[in-house]
Amino acid sequence: MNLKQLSERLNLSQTTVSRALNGYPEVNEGTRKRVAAAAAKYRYHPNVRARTLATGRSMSIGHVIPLSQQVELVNLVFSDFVAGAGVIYAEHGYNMTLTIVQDVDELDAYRRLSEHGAVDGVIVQAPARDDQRISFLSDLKIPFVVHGRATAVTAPYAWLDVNNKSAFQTGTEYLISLGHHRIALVNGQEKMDFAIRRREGYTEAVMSAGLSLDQNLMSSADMSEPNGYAAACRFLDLDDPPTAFIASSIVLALGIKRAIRERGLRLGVDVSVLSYDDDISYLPNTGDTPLFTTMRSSVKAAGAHCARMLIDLITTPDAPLPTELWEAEFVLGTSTGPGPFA
Amino acid sequence: MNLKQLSERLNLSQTTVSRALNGYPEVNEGTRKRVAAAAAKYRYHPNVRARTLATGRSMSIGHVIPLSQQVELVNLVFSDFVAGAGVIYAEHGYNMTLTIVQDVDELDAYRRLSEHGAVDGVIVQAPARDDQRISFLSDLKIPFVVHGRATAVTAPYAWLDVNNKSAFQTGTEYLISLGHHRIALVNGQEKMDFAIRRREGYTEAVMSAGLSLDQNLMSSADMSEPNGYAAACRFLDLDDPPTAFIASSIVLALGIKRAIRERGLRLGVDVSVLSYDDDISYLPNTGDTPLFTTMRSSVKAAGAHCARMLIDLITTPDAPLPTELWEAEFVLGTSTGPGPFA
DNA sequence: GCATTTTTTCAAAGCGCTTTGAGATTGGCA
DNA sequence: TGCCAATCTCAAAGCGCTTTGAAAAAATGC
Repeated sequence: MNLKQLSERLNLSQTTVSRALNGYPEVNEGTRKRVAAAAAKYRYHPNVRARTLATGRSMSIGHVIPLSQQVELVNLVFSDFVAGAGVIYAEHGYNMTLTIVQDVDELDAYRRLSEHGAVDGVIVQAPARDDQRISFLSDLKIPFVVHGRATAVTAPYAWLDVNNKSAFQTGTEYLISLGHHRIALVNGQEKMDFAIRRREGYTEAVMSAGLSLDQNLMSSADMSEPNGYAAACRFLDLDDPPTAFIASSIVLALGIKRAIRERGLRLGVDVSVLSYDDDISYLPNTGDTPLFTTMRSSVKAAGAHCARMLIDLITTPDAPLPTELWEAEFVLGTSTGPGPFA
Repeated sequence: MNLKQLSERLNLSQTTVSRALNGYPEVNEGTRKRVAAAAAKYRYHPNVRARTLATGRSMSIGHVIPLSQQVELVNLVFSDFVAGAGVIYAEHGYNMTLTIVQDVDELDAYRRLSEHGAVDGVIVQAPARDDQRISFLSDLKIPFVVHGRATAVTAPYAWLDVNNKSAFQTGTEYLISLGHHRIALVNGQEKMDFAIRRREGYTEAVMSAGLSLDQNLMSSADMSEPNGYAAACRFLDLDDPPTAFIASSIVLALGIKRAIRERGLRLGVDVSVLSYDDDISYLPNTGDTPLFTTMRSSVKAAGAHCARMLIDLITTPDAPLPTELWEAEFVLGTSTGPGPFA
């Protein structure tokens, strides 16, 4: 059943039926009711393909996922982000178009989506410091929102980011206030913008407390459990091991925990661990007393809000590019305790 | 630049240009080259919305993800499945439309996708024993492929499944052959079809070895680490604890491992653990000697193959509904060893 | 050299919807 | 009653592509 057939059944023009269904004001309330009833009766549903052609909008938002080596993180964070965004899309009648690509083809995938008019906007995740995607998408003139920021990119763009620097500064300061003077940083890949900012926050806290910055106490790698374990082993086996760790993700912290336990040390007593927490549903760190002390910010909430920002951007193209900075929340757990200088 | 403009530039009709670009035989090779060159020069890309309207096909495949409590499993398995499928979609020019819904709205989401003509086919994941989605989609007359099976559904449908029963029968038999007589089953939710079949395989192996089937040695719950841990604790603290476990996922096995370690027992020596392994990239169980002995089958490969089956189904609607049963592969790790009756 | 194929190209009709610009009704007011 | 504005409805023109059916051009056969 299409619009033409429905309008014939009703003895109305397609125009009137279309307007009645889409809530335009210039149609009589009685007519509208009659149309709605008939639409329900005949199970009429406007064809989405025809509609998008006519309106010029695809009512669909693109996410491009590179199939990289570091699938772990992407998958986990991505799932929650998408879960948050997907709900908002649905509320506004948008679909979500997912494209899985080999690393190398990523820009190409964006270009195709844009040139084919397959999507009205895209989301960019996990930007590197000097991320190419941003200028690329700007040139394409397609609305997009970045989850995170790219420090080295000067052109304006819409973004939503957590204040990674202040999160790590606060976290490190907390450890220092507990009496820890040797604090190890187990960071994500430092080509990622968030990792760079986190290191800055850590560095600033250590320096302004008058402590020495030890390059041997910092590591940077993909955020996997084994990498956390390996880094922690390296640090704990030093002659002068750290008494506390600050980690970039719960997954890394789990690896650190394993190394600590393995050495017969007690988490939160002999060694403290503070972690950043994306609040991923697969890795809950909750309950009355969460295991880890964390700086927490929900990636799911971020997904939902990026979705809102993007939809606004699409519907109001001339509005200034929105940016938003969220602060991570401090959550006390049992993984931290007094240090040697308490 | 659209088709009309391009054809005017070339002094050809839209028909000829369209045919040249789409590889139809009735266009001169010289003309085709000229058209291709011009298309490249002017960066012409057919508008996907117009094309789908004209062809009646959306070139897009739908995945519906319910936002349930058991997000963990879904996310993890889903990510890998989708990674496999996405590559195949891309190769065949299909897009992937992801819809995130509340549990309750799942059927509705399928209906909408179908009635709006937004997708040419859908994938159904993680079917329950008597899954409603299957008959629902059959009624909708939309092509679909089920990843898994629904025992209680008698109508024919296209599916790809792993032989869960034989996988668990083989795994259990292996443990028995090692000399284990008390083997605990730590299963997924037994409303899920795969979990029911796994229990059958386990039961059959235990029975035909002449061992007694102990209901106290079987558990069924969401496949999370804490659930694996809890079940293992319960079993290990029995007066007559099991000497071996067979688990439905690596995540459960990790929980079991924790319970074992916590009791000062040695994995693969005092207690054996065999697990089913979806070969998820986030949870690698690889290397020269993998940690766990497993029955393995790649969910990513399954995703890719389901995608192929669905595309075939879409392009050849009259072909008989394909079904495919894969056997899981036995992988020897270090988590299993001789039992008390070796 | 003319009739017959075969090859190449074209005009035009959809696909199913939105939206413009205009016509038909109705109501209010002098 | 007549006139103007407000309300309601409509025909038709896109949106950009594919595809049908036919015509024009080139190749072939006798």
